[in-house]
Amino acid sequence: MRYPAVETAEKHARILDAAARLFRERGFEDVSVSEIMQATGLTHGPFYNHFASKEALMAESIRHASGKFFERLEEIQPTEKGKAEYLSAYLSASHRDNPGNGCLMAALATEIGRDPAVRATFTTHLKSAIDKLASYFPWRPKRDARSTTIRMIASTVGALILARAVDDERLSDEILSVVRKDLA
Amino acid sequence: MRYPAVETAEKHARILDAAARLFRERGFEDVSVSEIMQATGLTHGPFYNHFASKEALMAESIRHASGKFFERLEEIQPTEKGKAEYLSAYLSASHRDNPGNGCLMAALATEIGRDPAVRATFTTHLKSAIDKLASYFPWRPKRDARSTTIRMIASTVGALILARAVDDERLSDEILSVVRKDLA
DNA sequence: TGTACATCAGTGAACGCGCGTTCACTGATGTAC
DNA sequence: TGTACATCAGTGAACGCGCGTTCACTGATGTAC
Repeated sequence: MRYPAVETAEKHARILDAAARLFRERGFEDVSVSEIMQATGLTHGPFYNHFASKEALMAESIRHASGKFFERLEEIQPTEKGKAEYLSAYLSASHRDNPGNGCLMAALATEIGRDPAVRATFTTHLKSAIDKLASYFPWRPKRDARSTTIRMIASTVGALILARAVDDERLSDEILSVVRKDLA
Repeated sequence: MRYPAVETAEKHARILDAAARLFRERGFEDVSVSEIMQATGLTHGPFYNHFASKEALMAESIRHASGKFFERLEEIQPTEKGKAEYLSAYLSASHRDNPGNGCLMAALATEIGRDPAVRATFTTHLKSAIDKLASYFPWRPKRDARSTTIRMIASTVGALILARAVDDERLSDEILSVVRKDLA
């Protein structure tokens, strides 16, 4: 049956939200199209009214999560204090335990390279994230802002990934706190 | 038909070698049991003569790659120079482009947490790797050896993962070299 | 304002496919005598 | 040393299953008059 036109865009957004969350929680391959559609309260059929393929949704969900990242960054003060807050939130137990709403790099990093469309979208995100973070927060010396930002991203992404991969909470906490102290 | 008994152990090792390589190249889920057996020159049937399940092979392949890591480490001098060599090999374009024979943490990190058996085996590996690296190479000050080692692992694993995820060679090289310089 | 009908997002059965796993069977090897 | 036979790793067809994707059909909504 026909549905009110205004709902279509909203459903599209709901599919993207659910996909971006589920993909980060369990990876691209472990999440089925049916499951995503169920999470939005629909059956799997109309998925193809919204996206060309699962692969297209994967790339689109990276773009979606990327947008959310930049939105949230704007809410943080572009000061030394804001930077410290950002880092300690990134390396927190809460971020580690809630990948569905967290950093897409840390959640999907090793799977991203396997699909060309996803890889290209991710590359765009990482470039923007480096540029934005390097110019947003104060870095000293200022001319090393870019290198320092890249190093910070590598450390924090690596730490979060390892903290999530480990089943020993003490070691997991240690990894987070050691890297947090280094960047503070 | 019956086969010479001496060959059995050798075939077991060949399955493990192929699995450890393929899993690192393409992830646990993308590699099928049949494909691994084909890579060893056999059909998929006898897989279950060697391993209880694919999941068991996954955990076993982590143990296998871990063993290789410690073997190779012994060939490097436990000096400042050896450490520099180790780091620059880890952060090289050749390591980035050949995940099949490289670091299992960087290759499988985000997938490791999803299976309990794999996760437990990986935790053992990471603990041993931290202990070994902290005591093997010279770190200054010596009492910070453990923290410094953990930070180095987080940085290098993060850098390698990001360098692999990106489809822009220039950015990929930049990530590796910036982190390499920081640790030199 | 009321009626007739085209639209099209959603439904849910069905498609082919490859997966992990099982199993009846094979036949050279190893063993008993 | 020679013969008879049990062993068991390997073969390859088959299993049930869930996947991504397709499609004939539904029926309230939006539009034409």
